[in-house]
Amino acid sequence: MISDKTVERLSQYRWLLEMHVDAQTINLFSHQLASMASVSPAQLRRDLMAIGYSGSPGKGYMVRDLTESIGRFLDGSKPTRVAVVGMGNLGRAIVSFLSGRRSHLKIVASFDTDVTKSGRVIGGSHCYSQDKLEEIIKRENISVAVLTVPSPVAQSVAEKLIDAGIKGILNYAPVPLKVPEQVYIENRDVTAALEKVAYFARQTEERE
Amino acid sequence: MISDKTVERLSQYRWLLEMHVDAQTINLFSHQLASMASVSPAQLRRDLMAIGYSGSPGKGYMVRDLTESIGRFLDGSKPTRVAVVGMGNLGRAIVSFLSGRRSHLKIVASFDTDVTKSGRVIGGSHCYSQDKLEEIIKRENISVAVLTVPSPVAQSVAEKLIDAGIKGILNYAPVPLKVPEQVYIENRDVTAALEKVAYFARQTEERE
DNA sequence: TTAGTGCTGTTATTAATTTCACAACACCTA
DNA sequence: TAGGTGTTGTGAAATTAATAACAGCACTAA
Repeated sequence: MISDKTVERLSQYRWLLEMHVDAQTINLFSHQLASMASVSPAQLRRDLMAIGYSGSPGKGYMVRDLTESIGRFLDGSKPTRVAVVGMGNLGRAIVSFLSGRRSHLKIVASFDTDVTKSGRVIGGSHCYSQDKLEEIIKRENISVAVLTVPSPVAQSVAEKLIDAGIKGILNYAPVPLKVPEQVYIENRDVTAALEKVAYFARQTEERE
Repeated sequence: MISDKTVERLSQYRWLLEMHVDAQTINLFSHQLASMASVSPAQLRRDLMAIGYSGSPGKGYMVRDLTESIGRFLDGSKPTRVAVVGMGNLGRAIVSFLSGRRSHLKIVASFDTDVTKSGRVIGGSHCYSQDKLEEIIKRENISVAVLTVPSPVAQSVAEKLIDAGIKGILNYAPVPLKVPEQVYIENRDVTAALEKVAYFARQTEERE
């Protein structure tokens, strides 16, 4: 089984590699890629071992080939169909980030309670009224949702999503969602992240 | 020394506790708070041990008192002064999230290259032209920055921030920033997070 | 061909984090 | 008072993650 953190790092390696595909780099050594990603060379080699990729001593890793291998591993065979729930600033930011790039992550729908937003096309995908959540998710065969709704309703929206068959949620509300364990949750509370940075920033200040 | 993860969990505990202060709950047992936060009771007790807080057997933890203890630990003596750099959708979302709430995290300035944005007040704080970065950060004594600029310029903006004396950066660009090690960096790449969720969602799907 | 170089893949080691388990304590009841 | 119950604080064990170490290979150059 592959760990949480390894998957995250693989995604990062791929991002770095893609820049090098563009830059026509043919191959890279583990210490080069590792240094770009700010990890140890051993860590990088171990991560690649996890997905069964092999480089060759003396040559390192073939950039294009490795990029594709990571892709096959992370993306699977068909695109992941994604919905964004909550079209405030954050929801819109995420839609515009993702649309276009990363073709294997397809944002196929968004939802909002605000009737002035629903019905329109935002960032390339149709925005529906929140009432249609279950209907659309089933019809469009959506498996992953990004949750950017106000925290008081986060739990109840999450439950609706899960009833509709969602398998993974990227949650930006500062609420630790209670969900059945077959559903994968990733919490990205902005306030918590900033508090953490503030704490460690203060530590380094005081150490002077 | 206190770990990364403990700090993050403490922030989460506090959030949960604050809801209970409002709800007039007087005390809570470790298993209750732990279950709300989806961690083990032992984990919770250990985290509180780290900040030197003690409950009492039979009574558990006094909600108000614990909330304040975590606050003293996380927040320090004076408010942390924060800047948001990059006023796209994401930057604005973060500003509006934070302004008002969490009085110890003060967003005192924001920056953008777009001249139609700078000069205005966005979400309660003044938006400056990116040229003024160094000047304002020093003048306003800002120690933490949220970076929401396009990835190609992320590294160079980060360097300017660090030259100006920033001690911690919350980075939303999908670039692993290279910085001196006295500066604390927290990366929150949205695409990477979504790829991770997509990967694990697919795993659970295939397990059926 | 052979010795040398510098890299990979993988095992072994160390470090960090979480869980377990239980003594000690506070409180309640009689 | 004494005995019972249920919780905390924490040392010890278990688990998980990261680092170090090195055998083995591919290539180079004489």
